[in-house]
Amino acid sequence: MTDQDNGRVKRGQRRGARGPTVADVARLAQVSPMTVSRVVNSDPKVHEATRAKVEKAIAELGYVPNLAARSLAGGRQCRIGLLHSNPSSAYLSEFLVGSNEQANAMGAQLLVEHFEEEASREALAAKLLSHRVDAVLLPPPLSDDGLLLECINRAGLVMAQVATGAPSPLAHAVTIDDEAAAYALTARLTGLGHRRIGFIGGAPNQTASALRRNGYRRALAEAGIDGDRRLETTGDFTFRSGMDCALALLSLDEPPTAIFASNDDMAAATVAAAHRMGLDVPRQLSVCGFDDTASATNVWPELTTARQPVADMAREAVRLLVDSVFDPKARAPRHVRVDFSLVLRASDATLTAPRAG
Amino acid sequence: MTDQDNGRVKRGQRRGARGPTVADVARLAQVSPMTVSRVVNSDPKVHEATRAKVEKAIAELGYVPNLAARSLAGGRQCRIGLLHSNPSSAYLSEFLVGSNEQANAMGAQLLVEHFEEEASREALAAKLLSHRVDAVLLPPPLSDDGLLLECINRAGLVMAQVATGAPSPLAHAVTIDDEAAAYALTARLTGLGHRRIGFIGGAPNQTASALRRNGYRRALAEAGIDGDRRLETTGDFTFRSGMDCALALLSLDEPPTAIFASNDDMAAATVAAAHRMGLDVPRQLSVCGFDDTASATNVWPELTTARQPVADMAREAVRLLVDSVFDPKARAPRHVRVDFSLVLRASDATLTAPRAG
DNA sequence: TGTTGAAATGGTAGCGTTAACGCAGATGAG
DNA sequence: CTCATCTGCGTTAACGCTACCATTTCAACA
Repeated sequence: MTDQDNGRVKRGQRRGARGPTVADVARLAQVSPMTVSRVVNSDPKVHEATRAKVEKAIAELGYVPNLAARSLAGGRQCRIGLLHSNPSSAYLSEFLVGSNEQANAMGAQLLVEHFEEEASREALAAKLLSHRVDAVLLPPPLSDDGLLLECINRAGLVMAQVATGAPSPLAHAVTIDDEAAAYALTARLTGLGHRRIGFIGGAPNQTASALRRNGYRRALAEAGIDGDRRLETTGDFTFRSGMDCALALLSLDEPPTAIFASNDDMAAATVAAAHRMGLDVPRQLSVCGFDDTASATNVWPELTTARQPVADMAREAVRLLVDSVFDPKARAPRHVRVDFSLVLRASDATLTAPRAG
Repeated sequence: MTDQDNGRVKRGQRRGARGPTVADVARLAQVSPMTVSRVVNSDPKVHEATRAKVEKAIAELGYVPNLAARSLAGGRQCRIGLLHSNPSSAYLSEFLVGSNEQANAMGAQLLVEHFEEEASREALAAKLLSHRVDAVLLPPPLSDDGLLLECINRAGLVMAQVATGAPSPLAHAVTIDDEAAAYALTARLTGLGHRRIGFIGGAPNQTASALRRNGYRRALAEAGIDGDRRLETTGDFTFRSGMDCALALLSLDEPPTAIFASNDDMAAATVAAAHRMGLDVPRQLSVCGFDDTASATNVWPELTTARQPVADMAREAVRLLVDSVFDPKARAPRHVRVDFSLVLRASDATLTAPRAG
């Protein structure tokens, strides 16, 4: 370098007092900026000793890569559109926290967009493209909207369905085993001695609803209980629908001694319905929910339910999407299944005496 | 540099098939890239005709600014740390949607971080700095954490408190008039003929709690009701605490005929407590909540409450923060007050007959 | 008439990072 | 001992945009 920067004030000297850059780290570690970049991106072709030197320098300066520069230089940029219609807000908040966290960690940008189910799917696709979205994240109930999936697929975007009962060949999917969870919960009720167990199903247009119903039926069958179809009702995951179904079930000639609701909101409604009819929960009626959202602990008594790790599922889905966007080889739809767990609280109990008619 | 690039195939020709750039727009509009930039950033010093030409070109090409390049070139970059401890998830989800939207619109990056109230505030400040956060967004209850505010201020970061009862001179603040909202709600109850109105206060460490209590007291006073301090209880905004307070109130020798709870979760608990004691809501007990979160409609009957426009408040707070980060002149703490509204539903009613002891 | 200066526009040099390629030195094959 | 190959690292040129001047135009003013 013949030309020293001998004090002359270059015109564009607009470098503010921002954080250290690769160049600073490189100088300190006595390597080239490129090597620093390699270390930061964990390129395997860096000598161990060099890597250590660089890492030491990084730590010393408290260097943090500049995301803007990275995505500009890398040419790569990942915008994820998160579409939500109206899942329970408890679900959404957990979902948002998880996806936001992962997106930030992976240097992706998250665009949260509300989508009215009545709105035109074509217009949506156009909107996504105009926002330069690369991938779309679909929490329920949108994850089950076949038309929407097709539409987005036609626009050439990668997608991930979260908590769907029917993973599409067009998209990544992250699910729990809904059938097994519903089975486990129902089996718990039969284990407590219940033989007349009511069921409140979720919205029929959500594929997970059917899986939960199947789990319920299998548990009954395995307990040798002859399923009474009058005990099966169908709601739409809202509190209000849960209330209607629960009132109907409890008004039967031979009412159930336990009710399994397909989500916590409907289970909470069931508890409210029981109270409305003067029944004690769990003494006279056991109730189980599903999801373990905030609703589960915002009722009295608190609900026994199946925990769905919503935030983790969102994180996983974002990971799948970002990988797909950055690496075309990772584009083949993958289906990740995460574990659920039973959360035992106070809304269910051993069957004591049949309810006095 | 003596060595010309005499025809040799330039090495780095890595421009992918990405969207149009300022240069493309400039070419089409026959202006310089700089002018395009001015138009995009709505710089006033652009002739009307030029602006129109450029805008036409932009529309024609479907140009969208590259955020990465913008923040890199501008040197400006705004990272907002959103700290949340454990507000109700219904509140959080609305808050997240609003802040995310605004942050994206203004080209800021949102980092959502959970903060345990027991955790060290110093460690947090260090963490924020190491994440290169420029501003901090504080929803309740963190917006009332004085130590936290001081700590963040000491780290030299801009802050915004949302829904605090005591705007700090160190931070921006976005609030509603809690006192007036509580007054309005309580006045509605007195208007319905109630004279024994119970009160369930929020967590004492949240300044809004006191304001709501004041509103309640003022309404009683103006209705000529002699406040009975036994009717005032203190919860902590959780369902469980609401349950405890409600049970205590309803077990008084002379129980109230209406209860005003300082948030919807506690109001929902009050409804549950009433049902538990065999009271009909609203016939035997009127209940009012506060916030209009999802909890308000996830009980039966649905709650009359005061609506706090959480998403709007989050948006406004983000706007204040981003402005402050980009423009030091806008750094002087500002206090924005947004309007609340009363949402009348089914949980309150005219006082009919005094409750049968 | 020349001067001033504000308004409107253009030219250029970066911002911090990485892709693509270059180039030594080490290793292995023939 | 030469040629091909691989390792490890450096050099250069983008990425798309905007800050910082410089320049032009044209009206107002001395």
